[in-house]
Amino acid sequence: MSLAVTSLRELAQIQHYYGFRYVLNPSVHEQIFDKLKLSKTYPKLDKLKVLDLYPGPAQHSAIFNNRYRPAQHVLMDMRPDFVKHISGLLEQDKTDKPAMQLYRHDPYDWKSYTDLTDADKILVPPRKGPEAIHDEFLIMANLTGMIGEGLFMQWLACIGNRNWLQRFGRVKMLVWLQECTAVKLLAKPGDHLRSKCSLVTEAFTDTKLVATMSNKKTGTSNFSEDLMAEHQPVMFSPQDVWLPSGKPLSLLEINPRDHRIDLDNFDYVTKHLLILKSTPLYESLDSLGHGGKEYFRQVIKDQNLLEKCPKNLTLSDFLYCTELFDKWPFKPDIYLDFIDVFQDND
Amino acid sequence: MLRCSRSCYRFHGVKRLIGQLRPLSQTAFLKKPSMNYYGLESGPSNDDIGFLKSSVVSMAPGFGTFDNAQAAAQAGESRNIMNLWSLLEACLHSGYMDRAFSILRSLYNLKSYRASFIDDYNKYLTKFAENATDLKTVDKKLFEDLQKTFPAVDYNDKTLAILIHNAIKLSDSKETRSKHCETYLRMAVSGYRGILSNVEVLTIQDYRTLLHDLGLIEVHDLPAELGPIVVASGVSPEGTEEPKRTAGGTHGITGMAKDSPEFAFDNEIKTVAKDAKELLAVDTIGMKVVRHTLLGLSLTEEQRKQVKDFNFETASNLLNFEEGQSNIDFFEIHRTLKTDEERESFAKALDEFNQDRQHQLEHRATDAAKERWRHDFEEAKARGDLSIQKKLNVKLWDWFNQMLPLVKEEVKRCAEVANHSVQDGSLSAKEKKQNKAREDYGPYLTLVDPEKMCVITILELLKLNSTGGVIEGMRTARAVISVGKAIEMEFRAELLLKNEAHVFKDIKKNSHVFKLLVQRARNTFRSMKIEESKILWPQEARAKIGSILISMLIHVARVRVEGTDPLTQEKIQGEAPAFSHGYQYHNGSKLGVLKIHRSLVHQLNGERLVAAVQPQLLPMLVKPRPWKSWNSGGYYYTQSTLIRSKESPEQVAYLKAVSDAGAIENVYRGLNVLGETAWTVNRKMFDMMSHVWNTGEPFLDIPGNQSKLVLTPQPPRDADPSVHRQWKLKNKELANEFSGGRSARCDANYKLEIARAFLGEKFYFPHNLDFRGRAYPLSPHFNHLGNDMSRGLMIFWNGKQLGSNGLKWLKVHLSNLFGFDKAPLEERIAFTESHLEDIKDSAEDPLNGKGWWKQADKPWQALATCMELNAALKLDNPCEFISHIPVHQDGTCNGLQHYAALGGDVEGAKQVNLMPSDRPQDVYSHVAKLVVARLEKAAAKGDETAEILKNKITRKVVKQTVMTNVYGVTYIGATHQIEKQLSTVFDDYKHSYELSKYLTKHVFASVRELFEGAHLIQDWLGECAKRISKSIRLDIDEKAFRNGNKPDFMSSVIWTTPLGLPIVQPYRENGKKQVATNLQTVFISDPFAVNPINARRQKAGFPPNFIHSLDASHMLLSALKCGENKLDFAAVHDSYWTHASDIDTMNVLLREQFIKLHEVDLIERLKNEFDERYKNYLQIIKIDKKADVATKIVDLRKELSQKLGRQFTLADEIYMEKKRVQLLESEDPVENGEGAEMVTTVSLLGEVEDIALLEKTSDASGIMVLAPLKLPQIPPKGDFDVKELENSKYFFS
DNA sequence: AAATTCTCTACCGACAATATCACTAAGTATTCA
DNA sequence: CTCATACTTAGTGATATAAGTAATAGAGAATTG
Repeated sequence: MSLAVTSLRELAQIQHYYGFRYVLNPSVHEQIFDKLKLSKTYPKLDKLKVLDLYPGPAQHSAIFNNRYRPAQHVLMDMRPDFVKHISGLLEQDKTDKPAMQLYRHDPYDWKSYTDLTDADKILVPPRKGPEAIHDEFLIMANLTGMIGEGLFMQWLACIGNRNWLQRFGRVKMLVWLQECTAVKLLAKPGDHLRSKCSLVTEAFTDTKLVATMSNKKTGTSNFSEDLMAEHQPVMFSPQDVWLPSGKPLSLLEINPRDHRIDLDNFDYVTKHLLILKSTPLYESLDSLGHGGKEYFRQVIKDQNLLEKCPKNLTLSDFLYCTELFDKWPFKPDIYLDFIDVFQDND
Repeated sequence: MLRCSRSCYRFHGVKRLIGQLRPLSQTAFLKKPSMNYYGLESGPSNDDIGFLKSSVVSMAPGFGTFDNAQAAAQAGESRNIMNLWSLLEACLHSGYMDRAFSILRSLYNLKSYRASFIDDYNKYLTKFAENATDLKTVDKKLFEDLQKTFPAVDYNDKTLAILIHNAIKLSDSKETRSKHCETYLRMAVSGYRGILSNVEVLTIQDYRTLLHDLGLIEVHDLPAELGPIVVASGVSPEGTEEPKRTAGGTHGITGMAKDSPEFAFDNEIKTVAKDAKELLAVDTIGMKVVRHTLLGLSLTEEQRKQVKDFNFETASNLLNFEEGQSNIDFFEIHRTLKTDEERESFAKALDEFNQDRQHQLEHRATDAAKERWRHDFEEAKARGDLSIQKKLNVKLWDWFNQMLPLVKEEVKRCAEVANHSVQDGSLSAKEKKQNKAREDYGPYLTLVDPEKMCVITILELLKLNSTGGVIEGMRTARAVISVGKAIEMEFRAELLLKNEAHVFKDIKKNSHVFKLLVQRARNTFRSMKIEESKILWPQEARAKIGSILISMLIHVARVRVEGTDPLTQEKIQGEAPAFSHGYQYHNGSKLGVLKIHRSLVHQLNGERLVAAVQPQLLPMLVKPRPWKSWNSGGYYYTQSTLIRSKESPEQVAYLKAVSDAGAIENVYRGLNVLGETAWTVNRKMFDMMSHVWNTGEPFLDIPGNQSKLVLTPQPPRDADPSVHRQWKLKNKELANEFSGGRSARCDANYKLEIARAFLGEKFYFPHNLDFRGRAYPLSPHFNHLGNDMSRGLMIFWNGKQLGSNGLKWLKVHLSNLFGFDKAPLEERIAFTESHLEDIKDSAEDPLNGKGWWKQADKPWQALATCMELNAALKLDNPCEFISHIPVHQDGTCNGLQHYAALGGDVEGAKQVNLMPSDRPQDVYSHVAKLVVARLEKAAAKGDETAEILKNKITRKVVKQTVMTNVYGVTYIGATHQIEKQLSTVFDDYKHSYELSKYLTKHVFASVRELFEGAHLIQDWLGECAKRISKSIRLDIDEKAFRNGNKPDFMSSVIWTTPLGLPIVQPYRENGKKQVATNLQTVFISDPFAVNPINARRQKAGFPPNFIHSLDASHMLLSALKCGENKLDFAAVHDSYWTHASDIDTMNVLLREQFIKLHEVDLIERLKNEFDERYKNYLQIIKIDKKADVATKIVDLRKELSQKLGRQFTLADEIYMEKKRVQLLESEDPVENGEGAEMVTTVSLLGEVEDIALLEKTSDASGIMVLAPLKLPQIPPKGDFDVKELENSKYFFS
């Protein structure tokens, strides 16, 4: 028996969406799963555990579940309206072994995950090595809401750190994000949206644009031609999205990489250099600390590199700078790199 | 003497009459407040302490450069004009005449400022004439300019003064000189005096020429202050007599009458002192006299030796900044003098000495710093000790020397750009851009001596170390603006000095009395000069020059640093820039940061902060310049304004208007009393603190010397994100604590340093006001508003015998400082008397004794009082003790006192001691009691929450909320406060929060019950503010309608305090913009922009601000009266201080003033003022759709819409209504009739009897309509009569 | 015109985002009839 | 020589930045379709 796929009518009754948007067109989801070829990553579907974060209307969950029949499929959500909706949905599943289960915790809270895997042991993924993508665990999430971008950035950091759910191995994530976030994450050198998160994405993950919304008027997307050609994403129309108003969204497939990057220095260097992203390195390096200009001009022999602007640098350029930075005898204390704007006293 | 009317003279064809230039006097524009406004008050009366006169002035639109009624329309122009003015000034002083002229053209085109254009032109002409070599050039220039370039402008008396000065200077013969001068004098607009009053143009020599050589004027034509000086030269041109001394010379100058002095005029000094150097030279003769006087006093041998050894003639003895070096202890002399006569002559001599020192202090500060650096450098060099670990000052001297040529070069470049002597062609794009920028900041950069700019830059940056939450450095934005501001301040001071030098350039004061005379004239002159200057540099210009200078310093300043080799882990020595510009993020926003290298920071921590103390803003050695106008008062060479304006041109405009009308004299007087209170440092306390400080250990509120910030170790990479988060938080907390501790220590350091400098000195605090009229000392760091430590360091200079009541009050004071202040006076006295042993112990051995004083609420002040009391009690008759300690009398919840008086709440009044009682009432306990009563009642009904809470309620739980209630604390805010208290009892946050929410409701209700009337008034004030800030002026600018039919509201709440001070709430949306500077862009607000109102803040701020404006008035009135009664008086808002012996008198006076203040129905008066000020303003209301008027309005809108062929907008509606009102107010009966005929949406509404009946609350659907602004009715007042206060001894206690 | 979402939360003294790019308006040079 | 057009430049506005929404929650204003 397959799970019912929620109709649009039902969903219209849900009041609060907190800025989240969901694709509610089964065929789009089918196309997406066609494209993803998940059975390649997860050859033993009967062992696959899926964590579905902010599932909302859970249409995609149902479709996914019907299609792959994973060993375990946990939906984590805490928003009252959706909890109600999902509970209703799950009640229809009268089998002894329910296909999906709801875990009523806030996906924003780190504690929810330790509870899930350690305390409550609801979903316990096996630990896998760094050699390959985890083949028994998949994370799906919708982070199209207001807090989504911030949360995703933290998850990215978790991939770098190998903590959170990523401590179980290189766990694939399918994440719905606002299109503008996805654009930033996938920005290439030279793109004016090239930013720290683009570098982090590039450094820690192999990320693909799986699907994206077509522009209302032009029918094209806001991603560059190159990128569209490279990723060939599934396109869906604004009408496939609920709520009807809001910002466009995209689906990313994130495959964590095995890396050995000096995280703190990398973080410091990228953060600071990308502030003056259009200033040539020979100038912008000075903002790394006292005497930065002198030091780097001395140690960077490649004049071409010095002429480049941070936004044009490749990941390896940044890694090179990070390395040099680490070797700098007079480098500043990177752990004091913050400011208390209002040091209130009362 | 025959005087032609000016019309009979043709000056090179300039023929327009002055009358045409000023067709109407300013007052002609003033709209007379309507009769009923006067009517209610039955016209200005002698009883008016300021309110009436002032409110009438400020009610009239059309004053000043900032017209309330046209605020929005003129905002752009107003900003423009300020920038142009400041640029014009800068260009003139830099000698960029062409550029200056083109600015004049721009100014000329701003029609609304045409009236003041001639002033700007005069400035230009002055400069032009200075450079001219013959008379004709100037005449021709003036003719051409006024005839052709600026035809709509006519000259004024100042123009003529310039011409006269020029004629005297350039004429080759007496005839030409005479002819020209006579001609010019005849052209006078308002008589000879009009011309001759321009003392900043004419020199003493000029006056003398006119008076004696040419005989064109009479003595009575001269400005009063100058008369004697000018005449003197005529009487005894050769005279160089020393002033006569009274026999024995011991009484110094006392024997001389100032009005008939014998003058000395030095004819030998003919050369013009171009720069201000001469004026700065120490006045040798004056100092000799001072010294002589001092030695004539009955001094101890030691004191005599001090005076003898003291070098009065060098500027280096300004203040005692160096440890170990000792100045004369003037206080000790003052204290030990025996007779009044001696004291008086001492006071005079000291004052005279201090006049000079003050002058030096305000001027020589930067030089002094530089000299110190150089001195240390030379010394180190002599020792051959220029090694690696340089002393700080040696380093600074080094930077200074490296920076100087760069600055000079930059100044040169700027001059080149300004003179167009740069060929653009050969320059790179970058250089071109830089030159473009130079055009902007160049004029400002060339104004101040490069040496000074370097010193200022270095000092400012050192001063800003660890500010703005940066751990080792500062915010860039703050740095660039601070440096810019400091440069501007320097420029202003120099300018003033230069002008002064110009006027008095011919005078050499080799006579003592003559010098005094000149000093007096000079002070007057200075006031005039300061009043005249209205120009301030735009924030943008400040930021730009600040950034230029800072970037140069960054470039040159280097320090030795130590690093670690990444491979070998060995220590490596190196060199790095001392400053580094970078960025840090805060919540995703970038903040520009100027980092200071750690090695320098360490060095700075070890230094005493002598160098960085802002010398311009120290306490003053002489009485502050009395307040005379909105921008004249306080320091002598440093300009300060009466009100600390929050970049609100509106505030300034209102202030100017009433200031010019002379309507706030009482405010000035009150402030002057505060400024005239003489202080000195409590030496014993200083020694104590200094000792404690030097140990480096934490002690009371002085934090210890922490050397290094130690962070916690990083958790393993794969630890849970929440662990990482905690780690980050912990580190931030550590850093925060560290930098907090450091800045606290730094602050204490400043205080001690300033105190050290003023040991034994007599000093004063100049005050100004915040926008609500509360007074604050101008000097930061060390003042009586500071913390316990600051206060403990200060005593009155004058001593007064305690007397028996004084002794009692001193005891009460000590009790109060211990926090034992809620009991009757007798009990407080008893408290002190029961601790006499402790007091003795504390006073005599504060550190090693029992340290009883440390238990006090305010330990430092308590210790000071212990010492005082102990010293008094040692006398046979303690009542004869001469006491210097200020004794405080604090209002018990002063805000509520005013509210209770306004609302007439009997019980409330009683609880805040407005009514006589034998015990002081404690309003907090009373409220707690009321709350408990409520809880018990609820608990009796079975309310479980009440049951839990009912025996947890203490005074402390409700105190903060009762207190902040006056400030309009919200329900949420109060809940937090109460939760903080309850959290000590209940562990679970959720639970305690729930309880707090519940309790807050009851606390609010109880306060409301107790102060029923007061709360109605609070609500009423809030409602008024809300409606006003959501009201629409008829002549609103169309731009305000940019977002559809919803206008930007522009009216702020404005009222007049009882003393006549107009108050404009400055809360508007912040209109900050990014401004590019050399280092980065900075985000600053344009001070001249007029932004939409922030209605929320207007509403929330008005009730407390109104009350504060009342307590401020009360304070100033009390100050005034205390001044009249010869009391030394100081105040911290609602805490009034005077000598112990004068407390009784002060208490009577302050109660009288409170009664006087509240005898008038202030609320009614406020409503009248509002009704008048906001007459014809509109508001948007929602009325019932079905009402008749509603239909009519809809129909009218439709009709007009059809006529127009487009949507009939709100703007149109307002425009129509404006037309109607204009017609109605017209003098022309025809127009009047038209107005009456006219039908607008507003007039339709006017036909309805009671609009309020139609108003719809949100539920039903209605339509939005414009209605005349109507403020709610005044709530009823309770029965309390303020007269009852007269005998309430615990009112302030 | 109604509903959702955004902001602010006690007053004053008091103290502050910034880099970059796209777009527009205005000014300037160039070129062509 | 003038006009028109391309090109420059100055000024304005929008957007991204980092990355726990600080512990908390309700009223009132602002936005939005």
